[in-house]
Amino acid sequence: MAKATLVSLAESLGVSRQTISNVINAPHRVKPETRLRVEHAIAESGYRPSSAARQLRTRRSMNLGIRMMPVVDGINGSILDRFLHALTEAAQGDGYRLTLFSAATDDDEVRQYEDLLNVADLDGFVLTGTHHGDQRTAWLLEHEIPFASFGRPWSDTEDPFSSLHPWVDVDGGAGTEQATRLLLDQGHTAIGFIGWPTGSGAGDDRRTGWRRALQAAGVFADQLDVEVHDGVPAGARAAEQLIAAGATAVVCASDSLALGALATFRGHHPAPATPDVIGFDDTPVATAVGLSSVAQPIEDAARQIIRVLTHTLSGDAESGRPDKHLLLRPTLAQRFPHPLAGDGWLA
Amino acid sequence: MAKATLVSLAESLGVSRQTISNVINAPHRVKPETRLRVEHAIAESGYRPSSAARQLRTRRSMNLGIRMMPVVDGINGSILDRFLHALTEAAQGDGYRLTLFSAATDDDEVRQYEDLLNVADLDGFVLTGTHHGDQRTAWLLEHEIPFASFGRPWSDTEDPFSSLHPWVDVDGGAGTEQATRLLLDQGHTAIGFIGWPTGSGAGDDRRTGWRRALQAAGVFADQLDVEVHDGVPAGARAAEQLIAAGATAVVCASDSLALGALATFRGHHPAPATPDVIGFDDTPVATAVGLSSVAQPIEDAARQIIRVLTHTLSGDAESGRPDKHLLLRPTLAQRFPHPLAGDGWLA
DNA sequence: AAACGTTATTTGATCGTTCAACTTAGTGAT
DNA sequence: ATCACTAAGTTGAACGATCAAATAACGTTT
Repeated sequence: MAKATLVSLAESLGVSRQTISNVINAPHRVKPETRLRVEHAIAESGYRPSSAARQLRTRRSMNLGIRMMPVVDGINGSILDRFLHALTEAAQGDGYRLTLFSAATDDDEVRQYEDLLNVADLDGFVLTGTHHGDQRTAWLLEHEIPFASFGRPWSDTEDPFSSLHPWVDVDGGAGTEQATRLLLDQGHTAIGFIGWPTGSGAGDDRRTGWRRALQAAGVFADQLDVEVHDGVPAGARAAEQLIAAGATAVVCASDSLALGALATFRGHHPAPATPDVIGFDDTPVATAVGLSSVAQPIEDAARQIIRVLTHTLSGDAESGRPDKHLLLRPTLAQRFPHPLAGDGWLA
Repeated sequence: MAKATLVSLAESLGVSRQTISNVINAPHRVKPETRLRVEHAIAESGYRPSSAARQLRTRRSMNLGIRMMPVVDGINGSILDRFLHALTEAAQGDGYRLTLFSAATDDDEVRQYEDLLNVADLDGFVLTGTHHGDQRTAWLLEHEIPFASFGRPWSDTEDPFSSLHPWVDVDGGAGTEQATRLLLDQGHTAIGFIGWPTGSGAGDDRRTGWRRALQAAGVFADQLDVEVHDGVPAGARAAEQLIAAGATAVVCASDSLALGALATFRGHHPAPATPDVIGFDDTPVATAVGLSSVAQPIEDAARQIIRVLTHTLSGDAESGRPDKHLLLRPTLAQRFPHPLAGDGWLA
């Protein structure tokens, strides 16, 4: 049998196409009696509205775009996997789908927006990795394209909580602060920080948390702060410097850096009973080598992002409106630094 | 200004809408002169055909579906990231986009197919992780839905190269065979294998490679074969067994298993000068701990999958037709097992 | 100059929905 | 009996493209 359409269904039921459309989109407009009859026929025939036709008429595709960042380290890949997965499930729950695209640079990403909006009729976008002076958010705001970002808008002057666009983020500073406090509690006083060059928003935030904890403890260690680009070798070299400067422990802005630092530390002295290197993101690598790390509630973040974005798209005004700006707290995954010797990571 | 459409453009140029449509879809039908004129106007106005309208008429969405598998270990997440990225880029190059969906089980996946075909008008699917008696491929074939799989069809009776559907796979057996040969060359004779329970296709294939290498060397070691479910702890326990049985080296079906095995090996004797544990997939974890591992050419696989799938979809008959079945060779990433001590993994 | 064959371009119909305006019937107030 | 109002359902038009068939333009041949 041919595929069912509104018209074919309407004919076989003796009602008009619009009535059926109403059963689907505005059930309250239809008399309960006929509604049941139609609903039954729909189930019977396996009818599904054509998204193309609907899209053409309503100008909504129920598709959200998300960019695949270029693969760099690979170490963070698993985080992305978890994020994408949670995003997909959440979107699916709200009747949306996720469309992937890849872009090498932010400029390229903006160029893709234009294309995708026309060619694929995307309804909105999920952004990741916001940073200082992000052109992407500016462009999207200017063109009034709905979007939500994982990452708050970074600005020296404006309060992220008064930002025009919705965002969800993890309080990285709170994470590194907690990590630093743990090291302090265990008797360390010369605690270094290995982070990225200033200007990256998320990176600066993590550095701030470390500094905050030290200041609260009355220990100042500004000379134990190293800025390097991400990567395992860079982390190892930075740790070398810090040890030379007297550091006995370090907090890092990423697991890649921490992994390098861990190698250097083990080269200098055997594994202590408590952590002396702490990473960020709690990647499987951290689990594998028994590296303590700040863990982001990434699945939760994904759900919230979809929540606020679909809310914006459905235009539900104020009813049950989710927070437009949301800062989630990370947790600290504490492990014991006996890579491949102890049992910590076997759990 | 209002968004350009075929009609608005046609009016401003004094030609008919169909001529413009032809410039886009069948340029050879248009006189070069008018074609240039139209092309110029298109560029000028930033016109992009509405995908919804086109989709409604042509019944093609230029969208391909791919399932997000449930996240298990996390260790393999980075592989998925690389795979998705390459897939997205390749698809983009051919004018297609990727739509994500998530499904917990194969049954669920099939259910989603039905929905997605109607609701999202997907043109085809990319499958991953094919296995014995895969219901998904059967369903798709039966309903004549275009798809290509990463993973050959596993069957005891039929030759995968005569399969009805296109697939691209990596010759895992060749990988473990090479890995085993490396260990043999270094003087090991009691080489164990830690793999998954028989029946998983890919897993059996990897086991076969190990056995092949041993047999070729005249060394039989059937008692050094352990079957466990994937995971780090399971790998550690399995290695314990194998060492008790006299094994001095192991080849594993995954990096998770290998990581566990590596821990056990280091517990028994210090790191040797050459690899004694070899994993599979060359995940970042392997890089991090200096674990040798069989590396799949995943980006290449992704490109080939898209290639064969888009070819099927465009119906280009025989012209430049890519191989319908493709078995790629993995490579062996050899590293030195001094986790966090040597410099091997800093490279 | 008429007939023909190509090539270039146009026109009408169609894909399957939803929107907006309209009809019809029923209810209750004036 | 008239009017106003709501509820239930109908109809024509529109969204923006492509397909199929018809027409116009143009150089060649007879």
